[in-house]
Amino acid sequence: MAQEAGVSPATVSRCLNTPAAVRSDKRQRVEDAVRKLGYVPHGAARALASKRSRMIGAIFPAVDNALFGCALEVFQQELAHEGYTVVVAASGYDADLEARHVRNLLQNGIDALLLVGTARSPDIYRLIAARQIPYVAVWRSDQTSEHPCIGFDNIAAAEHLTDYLVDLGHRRFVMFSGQLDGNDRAQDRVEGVRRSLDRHGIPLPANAILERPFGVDEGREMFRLVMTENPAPTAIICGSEPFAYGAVFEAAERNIAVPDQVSIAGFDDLWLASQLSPALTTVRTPQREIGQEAAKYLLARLKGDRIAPPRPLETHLIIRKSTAPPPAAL
Amino acid sequence: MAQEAGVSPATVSRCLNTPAAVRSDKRQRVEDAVRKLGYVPHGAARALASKRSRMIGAIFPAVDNALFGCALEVFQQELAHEGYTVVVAASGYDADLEARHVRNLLQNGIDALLLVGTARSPDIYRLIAARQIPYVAVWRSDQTSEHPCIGFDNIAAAEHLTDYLVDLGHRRFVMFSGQLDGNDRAQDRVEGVRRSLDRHGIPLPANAILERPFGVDEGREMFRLVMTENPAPTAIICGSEPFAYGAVFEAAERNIAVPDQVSIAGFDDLWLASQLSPALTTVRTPQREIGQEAAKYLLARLKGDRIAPPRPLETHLIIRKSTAPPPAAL
DNA sequence: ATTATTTTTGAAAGCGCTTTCAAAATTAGA
DNA sequence: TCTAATTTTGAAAGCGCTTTCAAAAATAAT
Repeated sequence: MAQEAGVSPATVSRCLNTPAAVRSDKRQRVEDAVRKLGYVPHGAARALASKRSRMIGAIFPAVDNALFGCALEVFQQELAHEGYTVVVAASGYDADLEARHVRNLLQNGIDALLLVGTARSPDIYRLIAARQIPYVAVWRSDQTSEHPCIGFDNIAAAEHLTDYLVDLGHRRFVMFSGQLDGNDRAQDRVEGVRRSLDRHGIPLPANAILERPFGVDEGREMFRLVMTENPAPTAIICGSEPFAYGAVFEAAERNIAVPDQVSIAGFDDLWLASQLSPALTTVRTPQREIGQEAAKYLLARLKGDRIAPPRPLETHLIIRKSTAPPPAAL
Repeated sequence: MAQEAGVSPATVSRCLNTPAAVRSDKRQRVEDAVRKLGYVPHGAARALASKRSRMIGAIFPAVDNALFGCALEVFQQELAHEGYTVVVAASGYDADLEARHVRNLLQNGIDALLLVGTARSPDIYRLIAARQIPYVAVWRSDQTSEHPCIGFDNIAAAEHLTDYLVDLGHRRFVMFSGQLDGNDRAQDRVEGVRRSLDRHGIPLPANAILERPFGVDEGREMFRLVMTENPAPTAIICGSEPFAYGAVFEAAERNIAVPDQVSIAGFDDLWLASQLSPALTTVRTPQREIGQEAAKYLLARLKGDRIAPPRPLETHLIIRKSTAPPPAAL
């Protein structure tokens, strides 16, 4: 290659990596030779010599649903465009498995890492710090955290949704939450609901918060459970949309009128929320933007910029037909 | 590292890569030193020296839905377990973008490649062949194809589903299909429907096959269109489940009784099929098995085994409440 | 025109591991 | 026990590129 261009290998390398450091006559000769020979740099050789792999790791709780899959697609596209390769792993909400993936990716020499949420063992963060690579925790926004976060304020979003239901007149709430242990996003959503209800002087007993693994059938089960209570709740806040789907499906099967008898609210505004009948009131979360901002942040960090993560991304309360004022005269 | 173990670097390398070629006393010393030093091989150095990257590329049309996401998760887990890294890209059903991803991955020196379907430019296959790496086309099974396929017989599955509807008494069919151009799986499903109806002497005019990009709203639109026909069809076969979701949702909104007035059948048995009301009759396709078999096949090929892809995986007709005999006395 | 400064370039070293080949060690057979 | 065959091991080379440093070339200042 260098021979064909009539320059040294060092000049070829400079033309490809720092073109401004090469005079244009030589640069032209190199470009011609690249074209003529169809030259493609050998990734491993570059990684070895430069001590940078140009690979970025991304560990999601799951990739088989639209929530994380959407962010992953955007993330991958942005980084591919800048010559980076994204290596994906799924943890299944299992902290041990996630830790294993982190170790494995670090061993593979990734240049940067995307993680979901901040709740994890300090050992993991120490491992990452020892490698001195940039990382970012997404789906959460916590300006007090020592970890760079890109996401939205789960507390405020849940609070806002709850305020809306309170303003509709609801006073009897339950919340369907994902497992709280190790899932800071789920914890934040519960916290947001608590804050709103506290602010309004509305009690939320501990047994009004039900905790299950994410899933539609779990939503169905919780719905059956709470609707047997007397008095039954008039508003159900779901910390994740599969729960809301399950609740809506179960209500239909049991001829329980939504929202006439009970309002149901979701969280995330995935594609099915607007298709259900009644269409779900929910919080729209910025999935694409998360993928995009995470890519931009890591790219900047990899360039050596000392930037802070962006301000929290916006969520929007999306009001649809699944919520209405509570039944009168109970 | 080799110094710590008191052996040569070549012996360390052999202990890690071909342990049978090392006597146990030396092997023990190397294992001790690895443990003591926390030694981890440098991936790029291994790739450069061995001319194998231990990376495997996987290009899916999309990864933000359960269909491909499920297979991806299984695929990644199997390969990670054998020390391989999976690099994922999404093509958005765009042939040019897919070609770009293929080139990029080949340039990155992947050891093997997973693709979806076989319909693509011969240039792409030539590029892959030039690199002399194993590849596999999934989601299709075609024993006559020159390309190794792992999947199921889309034709037979669609035929079987159609037979079932014919046996119920249906004679007026429409099919909602994804874009046929460049999507061999979609073509096969149309072909299967045609074969069944031909075999039963039932006409399927060209305008009874509607072609749209995949999506729920597209399913809604097609449903509205065909249900204004007089006589309207009594059975709708959807080549992909989002169409079926859309049809069911639209039927509910228009007070069209499913399956009393029109039966709706899906394809793939994704998680929502069983949750809808009425629950969808559909074809269960082996998503997990595809990911698993693809991983096993590529691993064997990378080991140098000359194996054929597995026999076609099984599909199952899943009969639920969305289908019934056609309305009597029309 | 000469000198000082800056920019460009090539030679050399080396990133961390694998492979090859020949020597050393071990095992098997007579 | 000796010889032949096989296995194990280490030294050396090198995978393809990047980085460093010193020399060469170009530019700026006097």
